[in-house]
Amino acid sequence: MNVGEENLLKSISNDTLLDLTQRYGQSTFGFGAGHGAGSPGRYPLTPAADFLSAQTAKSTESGGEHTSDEDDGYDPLDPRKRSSAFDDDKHSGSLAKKPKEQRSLRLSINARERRRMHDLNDALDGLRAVIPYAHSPSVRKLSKIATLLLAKNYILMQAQALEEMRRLVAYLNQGQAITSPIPTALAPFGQAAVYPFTGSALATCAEKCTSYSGTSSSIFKHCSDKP
DNA sequence: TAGGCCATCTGGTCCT
DNA sequence: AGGACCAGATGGCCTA
Repeated sequence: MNVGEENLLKSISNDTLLDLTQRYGQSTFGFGAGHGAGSPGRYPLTPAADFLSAQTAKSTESGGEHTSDEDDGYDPLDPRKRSSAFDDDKHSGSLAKKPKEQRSLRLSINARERRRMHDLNDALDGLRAVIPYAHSPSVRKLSKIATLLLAKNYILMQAQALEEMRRLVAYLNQGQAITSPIPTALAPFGQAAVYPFTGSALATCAEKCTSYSGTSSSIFKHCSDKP
C-alpha cells in the first residue's frame, strides 16, 4: 500500500464513515441521480462543433488515421477523451509504421479497451450513487480511489450496525442485559443520530463537510462550498 | 506551477 | 485466435 492510499484509508476510518453515514442519513441515497452528466468534470454536455471539426481536420492531417471511436459510442465531446483518442500524434508514430492490418487490429483493441474502461466508470458512478456522501452540484465527484475506500468502509459500517441490531433484538427477546452499554447499542438506530440533516439533500456541502472537522480527510477536499 | 486525477494507448499475460 | 484484464506511459485538465 502506498503512502497516499494509506493516508486516504486513515482519513476515512470506520469511525469516520460511521459518523458520516449517521450524519448524512439515507436521504442522500438516490440523490446521486443528478450527478454524472450534470456533474463537473468528465462528460460535458456542451456542444463542441468547432472542436469536432478541428479534430477531424487534425486526424486527417495526421495521416488520415482515425480510431474506431464512432463505432463504440465513443464520446468525442469529452475533452479528456478527445484530446488523446483523437490526437493520435502521441502514439501514431509507431502505429503508422505498422501494416494496415496490424493497425486496424490495434485500433479495435484500443476501442475495446476504451469501452471496458467506460463500463468500469459506469459501475463506479453506480457505486457513487448509493454511497452516502454529498451529492450536489457544488460537490466535486468522488475520485475513484475515494469511492472504493468509502464504499468498503460503508459496507463494514453496515455490517457493524447489523450486528448491533442483532444484539438489540436478542436483548429485547430475552430480556437479558446486553454486553455493550445500551446508549451505544441504541445510538445507531436513533433517528436524531442518523438524520441530523433533516432533508439532507438541502443541506449545503459546507454544512456537511464542516461536521467532519475532526478528520483531516482528503475525501472532503472536493467541497467547493466552504463557508 | 506542482500535484492530483483522469482518459487513452500500448504491450503483455491469461483464459475460453 | 480473439477477448478480457492489467499495469506502465503519456499528456490534458483542474485546483491549491
